[in-house]
Amino acid sequence: MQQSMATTTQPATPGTDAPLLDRLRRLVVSGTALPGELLAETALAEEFAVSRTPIREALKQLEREGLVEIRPRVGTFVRKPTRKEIFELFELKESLEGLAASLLARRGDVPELRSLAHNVENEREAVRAGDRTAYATLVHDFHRTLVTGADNRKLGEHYELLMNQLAYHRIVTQTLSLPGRLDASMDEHRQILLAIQSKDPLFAELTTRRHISRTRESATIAAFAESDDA
Amino acid sequence: MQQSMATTTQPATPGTDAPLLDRLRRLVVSGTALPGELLAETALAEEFAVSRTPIREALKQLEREGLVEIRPRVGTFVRKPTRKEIFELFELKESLEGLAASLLARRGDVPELRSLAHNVENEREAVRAGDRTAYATLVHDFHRTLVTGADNRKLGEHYELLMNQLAYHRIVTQTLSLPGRLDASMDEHRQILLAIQSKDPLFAELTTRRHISRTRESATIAAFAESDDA
DNA sequence: CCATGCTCTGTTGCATACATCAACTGTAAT
DNA sequence: ATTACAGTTGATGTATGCAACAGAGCATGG
Repeated sequence: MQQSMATTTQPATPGTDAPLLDRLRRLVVSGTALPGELLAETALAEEFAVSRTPIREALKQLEREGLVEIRPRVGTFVRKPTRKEIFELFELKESLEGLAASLLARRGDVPELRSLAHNVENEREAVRAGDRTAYATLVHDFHRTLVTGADNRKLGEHYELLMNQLAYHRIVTQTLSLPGRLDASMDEHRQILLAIQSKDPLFAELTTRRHISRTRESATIAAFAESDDA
Repeated sequence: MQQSMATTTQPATPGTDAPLLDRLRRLVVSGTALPGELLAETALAEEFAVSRTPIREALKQLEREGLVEIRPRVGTFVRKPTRKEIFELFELKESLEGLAASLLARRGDVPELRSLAHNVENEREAVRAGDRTAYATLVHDFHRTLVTGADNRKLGEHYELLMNQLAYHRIVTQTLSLPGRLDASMDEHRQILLAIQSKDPLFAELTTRRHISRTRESATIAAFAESDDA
């Protein structure tokens, strides 16, 4: 009856199954699993060396996050947002980032503001060097820092949910490759930074919203060029 | 792939077996299960006449929705939002409803607009009759119609997520019982309606946001009066 | 009297077994 | 050749068993 055994290293992961959910999510948002692809529970269970049960639980969560679609008695498929959904998500994005900018401007001097300034500097450098991939990463960081700096955890959660759903769209449509979009984007980021630094919440919000609106337009154009069904 | 979802009942219910998940969620948002209460899988399984497995899956989803907290190896507990979270949620609410009003104003003449007008009429009646509970329901309907009328499904999903987290707070703090808040609330709804009818998106948005902002203030006051720990 | 370690119960975490049903395939009839 | 249909296959949906762990309660020693 001794329960002092501590030698069993085989079962593993006695705590939370966060890594599993995260890895599954990454599979989808990274584009490793393409839209329409079947995510078979058995295969995933074997691949991740666990039983079907935790896989099922994770898949249900991904469904709730809008990343996959579970067709009962059939299977789980990677979801591809429709054109309308992408449009809706951008409308939401505009609103949420506008809120973030407003809150950040209201907060005043916080470390995230310095991060933003630094980021814009790096963007200028990347543009000068013509490094598109580096710039793409910086854009991602810029928006992420913006939202983080708002110091509103709930906003952050909703924003992440939203961005995960847009992940595939972002991967496919390289909006930054549109002519002139690169410089324009950088300039708009600079304007956002200035607006926030001026500590005018409304001005910061409107500037940010205009930027997202333009981004959306470019994204829509790029999506048209790709001519997916959806 | 022409087979789309068959629209279960609620926009935020993309799932497969909606009934169980919905009933469990209702258990939490309705206040039947109080914050801090343990939701034991075995007990729930027996109560709903199913096995533990589907219960577990549903509970995990509720955790993702922020309604319960799963402490590994201990149990699932009904979550009580902290004061800061409630504040954050109201900030989000203001932004989302502002967006909804803006979109609705842009859409122009749609059936939801008539619903809103009708709702305001009923509110006036309820206020005249002094029926607080009826008015509370109408308020709920008003905001719900506002968001529905925006014709943005993603917005609707995020909004419902948000409102579910605020459900308990709404139940506990009867903000409408504050002196004069009832009449003020009705008047603000009327102003929102007028702004939307004027088809001026920005005006509609600002009017709505001001209303939510005032609601938040009242809610905060009421929350203080209740002096919960959180 | 208090601190500390042990036991014991209750609950979750995961694995596995079985039931059920969708999709496919091969055959036969038109 | 095309369509209808029934058998087969393989997946999911659910139930249940076992093990691990957290926390309460108790006994014991200081």
